[in-house]
Amino acid sequence: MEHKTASPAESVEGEKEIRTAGLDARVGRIVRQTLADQVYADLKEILLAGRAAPGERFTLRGLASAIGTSAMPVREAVSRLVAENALEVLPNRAVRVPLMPRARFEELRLIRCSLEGLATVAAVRAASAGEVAEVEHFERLFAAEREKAEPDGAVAMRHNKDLHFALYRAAHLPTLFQMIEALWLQIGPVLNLDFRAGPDRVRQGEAHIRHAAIVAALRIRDPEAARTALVADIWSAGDFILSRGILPD
Amino acid sequence: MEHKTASPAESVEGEKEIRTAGLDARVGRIVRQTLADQVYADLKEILLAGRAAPGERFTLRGLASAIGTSAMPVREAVSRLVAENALEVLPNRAVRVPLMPRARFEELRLIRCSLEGLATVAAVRAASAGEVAEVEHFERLFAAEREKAEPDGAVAMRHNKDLHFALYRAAHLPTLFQMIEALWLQIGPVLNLDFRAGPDRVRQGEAHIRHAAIVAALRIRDPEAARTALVADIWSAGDFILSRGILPD
DNA sequence: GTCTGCTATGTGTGATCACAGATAACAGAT
DNA sequence: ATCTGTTATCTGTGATCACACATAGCAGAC
Repeated sequence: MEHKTASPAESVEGEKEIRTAGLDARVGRIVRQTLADQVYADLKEILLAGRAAPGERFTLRGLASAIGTSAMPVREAVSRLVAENALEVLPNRAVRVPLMPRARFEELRLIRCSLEGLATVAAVRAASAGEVAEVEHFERLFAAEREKAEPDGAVAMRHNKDLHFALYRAAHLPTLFQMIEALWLQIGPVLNLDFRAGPDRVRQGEAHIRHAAIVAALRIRDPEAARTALVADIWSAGDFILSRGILPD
Repeated sequence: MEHKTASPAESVEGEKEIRTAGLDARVGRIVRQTLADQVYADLKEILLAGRAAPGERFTLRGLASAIGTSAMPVREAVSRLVAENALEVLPNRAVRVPLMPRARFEELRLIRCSLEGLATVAAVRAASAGEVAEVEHFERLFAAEREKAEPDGAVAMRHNKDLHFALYRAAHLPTLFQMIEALWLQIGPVLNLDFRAGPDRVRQGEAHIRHAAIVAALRIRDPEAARTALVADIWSAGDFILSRGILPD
């Protein structure tokens, strides 16, 4: 192999925080971003976007050399994701995206309804006008993609994610948001199998109806209507995946 | 310092798995337990038992030498707990138990009601006779401790935890259980401030009433009654802590 | 006394090395 | 051809070293 390009010994590690007496508060807080944080964010993005299939394996060193760092930051990022059930390391010393048996999928769906329902109720109550507009924006994007002659599943999936996350962010409950994100990390790999299923998946789905109902309820500040629509959205998407019979066990 | 006792270089690392042709399946699966796993479990236990106060700081090397390993396993364990919000590493390079502002505490209480309520409903539906008995067992232990002349807060707290966890385990939803455990890791440090508040805390609290109601509902398989009692338990315990006005912000 | 600048120590982070064990490829025997 | 024992390679895990930076302690100037 003899891979030696781009020596990892650069040690960018952290920005210098500049503090000059006099404009103390003027300078924006520079948040420390470790390499492990970056790798963590990258892996999260891959999982959320459904660019990793359940059961897919990889190695620490492989990832490390692909990113251009040593194995160390990858180790830390992976161990965080393992703690969140987004990855798993088998007793055989092998890292992989966890499988998704039906039972686990149904459990996750149940938890999602509970937690995302809670976030939706809170968001309807707490969302600012700007945040409502943001949700509406993504709802339009999703609907527009659906009405295209040849809708792109991956694009629709991204708009779907943005819509949901904009809603949950508007709840202003950071811990709840993080837990929901952890849930999406787990279902991400199978969402892959959903929206990319066929070109008609987006068209024939009822997601756009639920989304419209959510936005409508958000606009008139009706928490329970929003929750009902959201749960229907989650449930029907789950039904579609379950009905395809591709989940093991 | 020159700390050199108990050289960490022993590398116990993993048990040998013995496979003899013929009694293949007879031998129990030996689950791999890395050092990092052990440290992780230890830290979890400390947090769950409320033996760490919010804001308390520590160092990787300090913990490592206390346990007798290198810093490496501690690093991994800590990074997992950081991912779960059970610990945090400040931009100043300092690891500590996160603070608990009122807003975060109230958010956690809300999430707990949702998730633990869900687990309770599932448990009432799915619990075996043995699991019901186990819950009843811990309920009796808690009640007994309360009726003592001088109840021990720490002991009562442990029985309280065992009661709740026995209930949630009976739901047979492993992911949900793990998420609830992650929640308790976060509230553990302040539960410390609760049950250890005064000798009368256990006596004057209404926890035993709620617990009895939960067990009764479990016995007659009434999910909603159980959930209502559980939510009341969580909420009133939270009210007590909030009323003491010791949480910052 | 109060403040400023410097130094020393200790921290988390990243890289590198060492090791046990798992996997796969292959040789030989049946 | 199928199985078995062996070897070679690669994996995650743990230990150790190196480094940038934060903090605390102290000395010096006003």
